[in-house]
Amino acid sequence: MAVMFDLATFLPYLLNRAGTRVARAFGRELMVHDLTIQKWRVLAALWHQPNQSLGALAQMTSLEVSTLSRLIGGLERRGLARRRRSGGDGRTVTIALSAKGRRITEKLIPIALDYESTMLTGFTKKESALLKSMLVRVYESMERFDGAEESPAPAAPTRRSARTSARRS
Amino acid sequence: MAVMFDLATFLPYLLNRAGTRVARAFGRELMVHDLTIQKWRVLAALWHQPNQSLGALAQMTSLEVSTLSRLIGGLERRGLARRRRSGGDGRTVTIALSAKGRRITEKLIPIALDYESTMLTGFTKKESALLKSMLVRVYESMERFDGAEESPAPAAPTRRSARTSARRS
DNA sequence: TATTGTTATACTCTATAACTATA
DNA sequence: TATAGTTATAGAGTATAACAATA
Repeated sequence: MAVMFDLATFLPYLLNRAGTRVARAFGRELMVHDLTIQKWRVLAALWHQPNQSLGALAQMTSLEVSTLSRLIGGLERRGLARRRRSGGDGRTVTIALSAKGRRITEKLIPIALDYESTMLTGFTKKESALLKSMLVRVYESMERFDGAEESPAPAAPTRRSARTSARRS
Repeated sequence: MAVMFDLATFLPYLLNRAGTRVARAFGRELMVHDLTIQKWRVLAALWHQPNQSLGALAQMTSLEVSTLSRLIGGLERRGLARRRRSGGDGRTVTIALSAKGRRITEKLIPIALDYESTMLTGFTKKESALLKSMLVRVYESMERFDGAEESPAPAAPTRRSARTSARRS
């Protein structure tokens, strides 16, 4: 049986293509402020939800913990964020924006929202909401692939689909 | 006026989050074959559409031309792809998979499709098709931000939205 | 001169793992 | 022992720019 595969309707491809295009465009905008997309994601996440632990922030931003730790270090040195070793658990770190960090973030937010409305040109409110809710569903469907490896056997989907059977011997 | 910004309904965020999660999961699968997500994207694009020029392939894969050139070099050295300096225009390079490259790609395609169906768990065919077509529309809406810089003035959206007015002085 | 592709550089992010300090 | 975070290292991709060959 011939292999069927059409990039034009392959969801991971469409996702990456759209995401890359926005990220690249907005990234150029961020260069003026000496920021990268990842730094912006951290600022936005902290603006949205202050006083997060490093682990929580890593989840929210889709960044690796180790990457994030150094990234936060950089933001801290620039006076945009602060780390506090507080709370009940002495291992945990609590991260928040400084006033300066908040100011910069709030200057960027309207720009980001403008990009978003460009992306959604021609969409009705209903369509936009539908698209977003579908993306949430997609994200949640993949939840089980989150950690590094989940049990030796399947780091992969159930693979019970009609597709193809054999692989991995 | 207070700044309104909700990550949970911010399209670039949802896009990145979903895309990152699949890419990471599938990337772990690819490690076994000594491939990265980007290399997989190139293989898939060449499988989908053989004999592309470097520029066309860069567009299709959302990779930088310079990154791609080195990446193709690696695939060539491993005997997975071939470069031909052919055709009318002597500057152009034509890239295609080797038989071995095709074989590996065709082994990976069913796995990739399984990931896709996991992502679309619970979606009707109609919903899947709708999601995909919306992602195409989103991508196309951003077309004007593709090149590096488009005229000095706006490397940014029209910025005429009701959002916020002042910025950049 | 403009275009296609190659190569080089510096920087950023990723993936791992070793390490510290709490718990 | 397990968890939260930090730090170090090697590898990949990105962004630029300089360069070669062809148009």
